Amino acid sequence: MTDPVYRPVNTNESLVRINTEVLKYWQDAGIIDEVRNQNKDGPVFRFLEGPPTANGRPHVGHAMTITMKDIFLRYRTMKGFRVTRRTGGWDCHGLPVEIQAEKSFGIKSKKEIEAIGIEKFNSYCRNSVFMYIDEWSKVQSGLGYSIDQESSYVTLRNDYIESEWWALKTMFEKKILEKDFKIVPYCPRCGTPLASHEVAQGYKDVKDPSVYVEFKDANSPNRYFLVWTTTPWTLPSNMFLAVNPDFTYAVVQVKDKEYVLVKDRVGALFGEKANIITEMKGRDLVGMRYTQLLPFLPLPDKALKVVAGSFVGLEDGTGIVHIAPAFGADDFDVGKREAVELINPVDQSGVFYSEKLPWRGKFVKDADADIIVYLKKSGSLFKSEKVEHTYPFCYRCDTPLLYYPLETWFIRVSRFRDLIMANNQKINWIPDSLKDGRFGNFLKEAKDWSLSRNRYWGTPLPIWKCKNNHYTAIGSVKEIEEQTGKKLEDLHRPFVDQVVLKCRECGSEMRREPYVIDTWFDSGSATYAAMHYPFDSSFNPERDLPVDFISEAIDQTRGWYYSLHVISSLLFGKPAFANVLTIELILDEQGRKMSKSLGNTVLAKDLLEEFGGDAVRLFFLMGVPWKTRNVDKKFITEISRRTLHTLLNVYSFFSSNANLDGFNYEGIGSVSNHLDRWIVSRTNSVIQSTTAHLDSYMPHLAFREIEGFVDELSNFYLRLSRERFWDSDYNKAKKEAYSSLYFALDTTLKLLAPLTPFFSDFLYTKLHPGARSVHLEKFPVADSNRIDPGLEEELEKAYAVVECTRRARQQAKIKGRQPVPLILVYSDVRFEESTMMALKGELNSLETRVIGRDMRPVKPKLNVSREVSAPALKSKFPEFLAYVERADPEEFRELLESGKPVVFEDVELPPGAVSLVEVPSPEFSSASDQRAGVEVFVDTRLDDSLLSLGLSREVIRRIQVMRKELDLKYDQKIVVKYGGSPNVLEAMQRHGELIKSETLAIELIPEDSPGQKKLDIDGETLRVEVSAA
RNA sequence: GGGGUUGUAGCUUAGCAUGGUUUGAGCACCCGGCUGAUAACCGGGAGGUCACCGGUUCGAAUCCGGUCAGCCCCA
Repeated sequence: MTDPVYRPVNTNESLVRINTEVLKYWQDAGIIDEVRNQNKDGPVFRFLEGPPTANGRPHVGHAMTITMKDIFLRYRTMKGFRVTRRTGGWDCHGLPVEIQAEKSFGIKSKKEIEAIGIEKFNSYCRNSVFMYIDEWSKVQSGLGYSIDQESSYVTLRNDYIESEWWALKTMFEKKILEKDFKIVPYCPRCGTPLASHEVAQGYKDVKDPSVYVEFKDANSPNRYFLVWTTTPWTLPSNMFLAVNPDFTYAVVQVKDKEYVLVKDRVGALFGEKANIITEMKGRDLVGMRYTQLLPFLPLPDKALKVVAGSFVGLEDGTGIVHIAPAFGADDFDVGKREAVELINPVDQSGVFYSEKLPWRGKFVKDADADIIVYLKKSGSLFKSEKVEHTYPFCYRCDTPLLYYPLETWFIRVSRFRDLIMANNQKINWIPDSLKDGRFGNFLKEAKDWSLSRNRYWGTPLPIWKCKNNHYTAIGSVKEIEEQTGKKLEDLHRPFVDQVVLKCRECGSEMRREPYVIDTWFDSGSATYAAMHYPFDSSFNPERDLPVDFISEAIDQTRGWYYSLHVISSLLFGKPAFANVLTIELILDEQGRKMSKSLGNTVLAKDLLEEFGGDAVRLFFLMGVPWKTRNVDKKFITEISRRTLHTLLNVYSFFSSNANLDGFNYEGIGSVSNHLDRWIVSRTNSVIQSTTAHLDSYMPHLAFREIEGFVDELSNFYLRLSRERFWDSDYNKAKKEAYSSLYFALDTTLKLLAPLTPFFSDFLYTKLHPGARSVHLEKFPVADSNRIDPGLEEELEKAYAVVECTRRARQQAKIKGRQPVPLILVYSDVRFEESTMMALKGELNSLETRVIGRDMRPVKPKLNVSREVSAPALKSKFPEFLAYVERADPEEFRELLESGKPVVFEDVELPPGAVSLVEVPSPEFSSASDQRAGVEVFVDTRLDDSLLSLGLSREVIRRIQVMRKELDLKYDQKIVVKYGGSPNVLEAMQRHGELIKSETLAIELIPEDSPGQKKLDIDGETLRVEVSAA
């Protein structure tokens, strides 16, 4: 025998080994580069990687986004696209990096950082950012991520920062970037505001004072506004009271005092029997004046007024909210609306500093108790208690955070709401719900973006200021050089801080505003900054925006998606991305969120080592990508076994037989066999559906199609076609079978290539010795001329016939191996007997006939169609059902056949409301599949000769098992020595020739021997010994 | 507190936009069958208040309203 054309495989091959082998091959042969550089002249598909930070380890969630991205990069490549920007990207700046650095230096505060020196600190940050870069790189390779890892963009590079400076200068000059006060969550101990995600880490349930205080109505001697707060220390800074204009407020009289509060809370505070003397709408209260509660700080004339606020709720409190503009976001907005100056008696360490206050020198939280005492003495305390509520603490030093006014640089996003919302409508969101849901809602309320951070390791804010409050922005490294004569080698702090400019307006020295910027601005600038726009001409926003595809996890809606979208809209007027696939979180095996504290994080590396990239990728394609899923190792094994292992076996079957016959694929010509035509049709159908799903970014649906197809290929097509491949005559029909199977296999591997890149390539290069890689091939294109929906439907029916036969046999307790005399098949639409031939072996019947309706061995029964009759009968329907139940079918027959309508209680029913169905005659066992529209009748009358034949089949089967146990070669001839009960002996004699040919026995010797095995066949005894001839 | 999302068998889930006999699968379990590629496959069984309450309808897992729970984002 010559070298096999189709390379053999070991069906026990492990996926991990396959992955390792293929990855090594790719690396040695430079396949990934070759894949990336395909289609130089093809249409462009622009990708953009969302940059992770490499100072953390890649976990299973990262593996999933990598998988999703890679599927579409590979798919588009196979579809002939030139996929651009196929590189990684790394996010380098930000507080997480600084925190790690602080830990390593063993420090906790900004003072300590400055004592060490910013240069040393930042130098550590720079190096630590890539702490796990090797592990990332391994995970990317292990998953088969087909990007150029070497050319990744890196946000700490001067080029990248310089592009951001250009953007910031542009915004500054358009007055989109401005400085203003903002209320920020602030840690008085660390001296820094906290970003929202940092605040989120520090919420705790604590007990705080809860006080109800009385603000005296300035124009009514005994009337008081009742107000609730949990932060008494803000009361000295009170400037307004806010009411909800739409709520109803009540005035309650208690002794000689009248209290104003929202009506809904009267019961809770005064009991059900409260004496309400009058009611009014919130808007009627607006404009009323009151006297100062704690008369220490001087207030502007506009203060001490009731104002409207839609933020006022009903859940707790009194429906009247105390407003201290310096200490709350809503409060601040009110202050701004009313155009008053901020009153802030608290310094940056959280201590009252105003000498006008008796609590001067006290930390504000510690002053709460004193203030309550003062209120009590002055008679304006209505009620005081402790409540448990959640309050934010500094997650590093555990100090209670204050909402505190700081000067901050802002991007005026709120002015561009219409633009960013309009741009959002141009984006294809997958899943669709995000567009107008989570993302759209967020845009609707888009706040100004607080950009500056009082930190060290980040892109420096390129704005300089002189002592006369003149500002200037720098938009490039060259500008610095021009203005100072010196070249700046590193744009980070502290070097950039040393750059002193000369003010163009007043000539005095300008120093840089000492901030770095929010790291989300870094990653959100990836569209242009990664290409060093506008200094490098390779990026052209007109042409290159939006990018075609990005994909990240759901938490990025307000992170990267948002910053990309906003920045692109503001700078270029266009959305940053056209299609975005968003995946959900992955939870641990128990469905809990993965977290460091629980120690339940699943590392991508560990999964890859245990299961290999293909299995892990497939796991992500189970279910729906935008639903949470639990990591479940059982399923990772199962999903890959079900599909890949099955495919491996199909290939193994094909290659071993095709090699024996010397088959060579020469394209799929015309095929005549039903099953062959069917599998060719199905293959083309699956190409169509898979393509449609991948075009609409539904990778899981594409996989579901392929998975189903592999099952059909193996368990239907191949199972029913096996015998044709074993035919000793290598003729045209057999060649067609080989070609069909080859076509199906080859196509499947190509369809699967974007999903399981390693395995597909492993088998593809076996099927095509000499081919470099499946990933250099084109994605299959369906030949719609070869799709035969009628045939597909027919085979589906045929399969249903097999299933029904098994069910009918089982009901009659007749095994599959026992031949039956007759099987009748009825189908409500065309069903050709030739199709049935394909199933002959499965049916095991002497005769099979497709019959017409009236030939069925049945008696009639009435059936009601709910779909048709219920809409006509409405509430009479249940009665009608009962009526039909009792009726005689034969009486209905005439009526139904006459075509006249059925009338029930004066309601005329539409045609088809009632029909006659039948139940089988006793000598038949029947089963039906309504969906496929087939009904099968198995004749259960078995005579002695059939029973004898059945018995001989049992004998054959036992001998086959023994052959297998002896591990004999396919073509090894045997000798059988046997004995047993009379029926067995009779059957073996009568069907000796059949037994011989099926088992390759040259002799059946009816004699006892010591090596015989005693077997039981449904009560009959068989003694048998098999030996090689 | 606000927004979003999910809730279907012991576990993992499909179906839900366009309401229509008895909600399909897979894993595990039990019984049976099939097997000369397959640790595969097939038939049957057991296992579901389709989270709960209400509404619309002749009819609701599906549409509407509310509640509860999980999760995510934001405060």
